Amino acid sequence: MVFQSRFPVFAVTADIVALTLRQGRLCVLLIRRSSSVFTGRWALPGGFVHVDESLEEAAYRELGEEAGLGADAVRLEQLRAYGDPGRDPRPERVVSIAWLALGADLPDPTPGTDADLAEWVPVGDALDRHLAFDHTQILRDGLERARAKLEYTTIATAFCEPTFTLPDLRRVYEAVWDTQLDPRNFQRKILGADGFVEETGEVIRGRGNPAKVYRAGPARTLHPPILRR
Amino acid sequence: MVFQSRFPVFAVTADIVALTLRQGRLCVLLIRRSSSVFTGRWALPGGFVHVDESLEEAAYRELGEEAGLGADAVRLEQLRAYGDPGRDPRPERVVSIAWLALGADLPDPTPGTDADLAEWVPVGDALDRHLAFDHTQILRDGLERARAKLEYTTIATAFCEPTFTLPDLRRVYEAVWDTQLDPRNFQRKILGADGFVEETGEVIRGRGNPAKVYRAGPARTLHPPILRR
DNA sequence: TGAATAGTGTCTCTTAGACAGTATCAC
DNA sequence: GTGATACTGTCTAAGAGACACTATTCA
Repeated sequence: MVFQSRFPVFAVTADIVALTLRQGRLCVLLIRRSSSVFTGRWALPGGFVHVDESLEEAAYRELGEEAGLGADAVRLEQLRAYGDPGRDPRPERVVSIAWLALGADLPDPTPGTDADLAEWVPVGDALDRHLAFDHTQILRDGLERARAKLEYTTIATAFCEPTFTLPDLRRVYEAVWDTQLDPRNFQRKILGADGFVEETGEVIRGRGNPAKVYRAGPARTLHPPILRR
Repeated sequence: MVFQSRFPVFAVTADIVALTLRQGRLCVLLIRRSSSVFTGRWALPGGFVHVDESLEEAAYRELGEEAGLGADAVRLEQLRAYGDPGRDPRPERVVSIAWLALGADLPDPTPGTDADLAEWVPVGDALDRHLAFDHTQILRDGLERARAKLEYTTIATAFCEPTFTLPDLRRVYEAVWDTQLDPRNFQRKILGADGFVEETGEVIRGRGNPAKVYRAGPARTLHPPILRR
């Protein structure tokens, strides 16, 4: 099939930096490419945007096709566009719209049509894997965006199940920022931020003292922010 | 001329939210369209990305072609991509990469090939003009990005000449945030932020007490940030 | 009963905000 | 001299960080 246009022709892809916590570690979803260029190399999941779908729909579709992740499992946010000539070795000019997808302890992925393997990789390891295209740079940008968003927004709850405890939420901050936080100061800040979390009234019993259960509140931004050191 | 591709075909445009201060007011560059769709409507400057130039080069080129602005006059930063089907009435699918361009008191623009008028418009007026395409939304996003960046980065200096006084810099914050700031507290914060500004050792004499002259320092981010109320 | 986990309060220091008067210069 | 502009410091309040012990539960 051949497509035509009156204007300079571009292909547009959606590439996704999907982040989740597994065993307390921040992990990114990588696929091993089994088709077209960069065969056998690790890459971010993604693919071509169809002409009749929105950029966001394409990102959701690729998450489903390449990793078996449902749209309800993640929160999507646009990162930026990458479009340098030569960033894709194919003769067509390819512009990638990169997305950040955040989810709670996501299931092991199911490889799709363009990948023979898909797995969650701790972000430190992923940065060492010499990803295909400019995906290492996209991953770096996505990580920095996620780290910054934890300061100014309530997006940390996207890494949690619908209900969670404050130690759960603290572990999100600790994993994404790769640091340790004081539990007392952390609780004071979270509970002092109007609308960040709401008590459900329940407690969860684990190995020690029962923990209060919360759900995400209506606030989307944090005033004042919770800053990294 | 007809272009062809193996992949779904997109056209890619660069649209620019160019902001500057004129007489102490935050203004955005608008053009009145004289070609193809939305003829006669006000819009952000922009145009199609060529197949052999980077997205950023296209933004600089369009600023030159449509408004006569040189690349050295502005600081460019990518905003995000806009690509909903139907955002452009032409049959081709058009994805726009939007950019923020910040500059010091920029000259009156020179209309280019696709515009019969180009002018700096106070942002409040621009938001009321029912811009072409989804440009009102892009403008809103650009303004919010600029306002947020003033908190966490040293980008305010992009609105200043190479050398400037602290009252100049304060007027940037006041115009972009549409608020009044206490000069004493402002100076304390700016001078307390390592690497934000450097003294040149000169003073500028105006109508009153001479003001110390500064230039932008090496810092690009602010720790801690200078927060809006 | 021992180990693991979560809950809670105070003190200190830093930062943020409110606030007024003096010095310089152009006209 | 008058008006305009820029410079400077203190006090108070709020927020951030450091810090230790108790309560509950499971094994």
